[in-house]
Amino acid sequence: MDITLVPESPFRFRLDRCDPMRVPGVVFATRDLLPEAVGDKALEQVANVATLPGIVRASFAMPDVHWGYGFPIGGVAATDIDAGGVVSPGGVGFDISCGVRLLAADIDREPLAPRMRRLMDILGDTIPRGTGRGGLWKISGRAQMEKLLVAGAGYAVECDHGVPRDLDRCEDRGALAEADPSQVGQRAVDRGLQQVGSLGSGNHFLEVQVVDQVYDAGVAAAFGLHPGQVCVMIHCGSRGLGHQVCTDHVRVMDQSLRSFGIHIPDRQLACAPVVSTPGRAYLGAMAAAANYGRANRQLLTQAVRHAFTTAAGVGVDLVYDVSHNTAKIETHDVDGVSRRLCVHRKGATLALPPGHPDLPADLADHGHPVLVPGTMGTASYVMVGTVGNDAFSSAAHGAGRVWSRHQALRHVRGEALRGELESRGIAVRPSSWRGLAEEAPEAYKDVDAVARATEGAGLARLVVRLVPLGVVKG
DNA sequence: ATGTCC
Repeated sequence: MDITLVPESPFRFRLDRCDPMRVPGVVFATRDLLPEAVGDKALEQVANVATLPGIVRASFAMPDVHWGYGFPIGGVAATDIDAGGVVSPGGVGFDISCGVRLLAADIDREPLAPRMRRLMDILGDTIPRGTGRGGLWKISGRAQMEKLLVAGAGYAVECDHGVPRDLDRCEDRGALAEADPSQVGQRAVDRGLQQVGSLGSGNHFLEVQVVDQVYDAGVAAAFGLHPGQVCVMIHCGSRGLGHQVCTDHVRVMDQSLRSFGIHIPDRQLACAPVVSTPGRAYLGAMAAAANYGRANRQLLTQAVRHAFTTAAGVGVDLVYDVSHNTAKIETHDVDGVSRRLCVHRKGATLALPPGHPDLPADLADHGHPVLVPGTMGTASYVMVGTVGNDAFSSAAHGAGRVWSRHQALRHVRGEALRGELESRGIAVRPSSWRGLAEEAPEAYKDVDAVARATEGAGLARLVVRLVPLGVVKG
């Protein structure tokens, strides 16, 4: 396919349709943030996604787009369920329901300062992290796991790992309703039994932050945020369970492609009609894994509460919990007609506009919170959904990589990076030197530019900017 | 992302 980008605005580029694309591609970015500027194959993936059966409107890319498995990370694609539309595990990613949770502590930076060292030590000692290893909550077996897979964060709260108000501030109230635990294989369940309440590795982290700037005081107040306030951002997913679900169902779909007469330019786009046995099976398993991811973040929240109580004697409230790796059944207007769509968001956050019926009542006037984590040395953003978002109400999910992990290791030493961050007043509790180096701030796009482009493209609006005080690294 | 290869 010939890939030529046509600028439509300073924040929007079109990738014209050519065979076998069914729809055009749309990349929301500035020139500096374009994948070609950062030298990877993400644009080709945007075009590949546009060939999927049933895709409507366009194959979208967010400002943090970069190369991923099949679909680009930062990719959004919706298929029409009643017109043979497909679901693709590659459009969700291996880390199903990977997401971000923001907590607001009942203390400001200044009074916390003398307790900060102790707080970081407790977090460093109590937050399980790294590949494999254990979690905070041991699940007894398949029967208990199925309850967790059905009710997600709600099951954790039911078992006293949280308070009911937490669920008011979770996307989907903490659980996707379509979960079908019978489609989650025993191997996936076994991998998940010991990992509820653990960060994992890679780009996952738990960060203590402070509100550095407020762009919209009204929305910030509705979210429970003010200047100088201490927050905690948690980024993690569904660990080995989600990974195994993806692996299992990609295999099934790869084998069933021929029987559905589906032709795709890349096997990593393996897919099946939503209305088919493998399609339904994957969506049921995916929802279950998504609920595992939400329960995982709920358990980590409890560890944060324990640390703040012990170190500073203060409480912690949930601001919001969003997933950025999902496929969800949603109703959208397409060319003036209301359609049932399967919306894939891979490294993209739901960004509902003000007034949307799916919003919690106390946020209904403002819009859906959009959490955009940066890196351990840079800012993170809270944004809010806007009216007129073409990409099925989706926004950026983070900074987006520019260096591969291998490249990062050639440029950065973990020990030196820790020294640098500590000298800038950012406490670091790593899991491994290698993992720390791979996640160096230089390996990512400029998150300030990503957040500005997200606003410029009309995907979401800036609410507050957070800067790091300490990082517990997966 | 991931018991970084069953």
